[in-house]
Amino acid sequence: MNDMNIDVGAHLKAVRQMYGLSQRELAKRAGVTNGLISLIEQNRVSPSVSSLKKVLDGIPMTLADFFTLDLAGRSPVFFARDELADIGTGSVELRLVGSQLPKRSMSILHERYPGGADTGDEVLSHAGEEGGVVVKGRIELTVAGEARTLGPGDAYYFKSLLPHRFRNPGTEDCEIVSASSPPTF
Amino acid sequence: MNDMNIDVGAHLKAVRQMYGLSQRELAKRAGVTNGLISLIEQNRVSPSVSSLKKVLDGIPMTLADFFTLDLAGRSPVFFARDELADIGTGSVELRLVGSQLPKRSMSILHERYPGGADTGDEVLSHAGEEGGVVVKGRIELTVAGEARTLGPGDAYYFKSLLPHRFRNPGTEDCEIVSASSPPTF
DNA sequence: TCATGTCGTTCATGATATTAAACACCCGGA
DNA sequence: TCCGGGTGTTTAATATCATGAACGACATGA
Repeated sequence: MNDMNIDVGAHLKAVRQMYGLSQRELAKRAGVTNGLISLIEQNRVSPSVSSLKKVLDGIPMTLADFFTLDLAGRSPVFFARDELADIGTGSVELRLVGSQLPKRSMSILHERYPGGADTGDEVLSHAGEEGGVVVKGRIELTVAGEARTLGPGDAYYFKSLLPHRFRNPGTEDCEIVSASSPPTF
Repeated sequence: MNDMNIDVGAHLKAVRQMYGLSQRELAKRAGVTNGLISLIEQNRVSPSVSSLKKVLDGIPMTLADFFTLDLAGRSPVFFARDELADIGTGSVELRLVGSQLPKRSMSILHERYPGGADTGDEVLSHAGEEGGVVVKGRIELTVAGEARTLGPGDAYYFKSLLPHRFRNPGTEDCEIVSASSPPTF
């Protein structure tokens, strides 16, 4: 999911070759010129989204797939509460279950928000999904601009891409057990 | 996903507004002009990949996330405790978060085991991984023949293939919040 | 009422993407 | 040797994008 420095040209070239297409073949199927594909692959131009889409249609591959594509014993089972790694910042306590496990498919957290605590102004946002159940106290959760206050037994589940923020508006501590997949931590 | 007919303009607008940014704010953060964002959102131009990337950097969001994000299928996010579907059998209560969501990558459960309750003689075993945190009371968990009693704040995480069983040996109710991926329910 | 600020839109112009055609290279066959 | 057909690359002309500044509409307050 790292397209920070995605090299569109090299990426397109790799994809094209994986499908066994020449620049001219692909150009013909995509309805563009072979020269354009050459220029794109050399990063001498940054194609418009519409023309990149046309090119990918000739493969065929979606824009989402193009940008998503990545080219690049017996574990412990039980964890005492004190063994959970605290990865929280500031006053918020985030205790991660199984931090030492090499390849997890989820992050399970035991979270505690003191009264007034929140996850900060900066918006949290990452791939995958997350959900949780409020165990104690009350939390105000804002997802994609929509806010709601949840109490004990209430729950949430959303795509982590949506901007979200947790805030404890009261004075009593709030505890949550949450999970996210793929793992955030 | 679905970017067959992706409307880049409307999509950008929705994302921008979701993050509470004006065209000018976003333009400033992205290092482009507000006019360009206006034109893109009206689909009067198809931005180059490089300028779309600049714009998304101002949010911030990756190209992959932008093209992957599904806005049409915006699902419910918040669930009151009474809305959680009880899928338990016998005396054990299993409340599933987001049972109505079409495609989840996890099952998140709020579980309650009355005193003496257990998950039955037959051993549970399925693909994937699961973990959880004990919220209240005590539970005896047996995984691959190894048993341990966990109290509030204690946790577990294991591959679901390992035979496992939950039992409440005491008289007080025991509550757990758990997650499994891929979803069991 | 007028001033100030922010919103999104528009337009002329300069910058860049895209085309069409030519170019250089390599290979297998006459 | 030279030809035809396959690569990918380059160039000049054209189409499109991106900028900077101005615009009208809508708020908030003095």
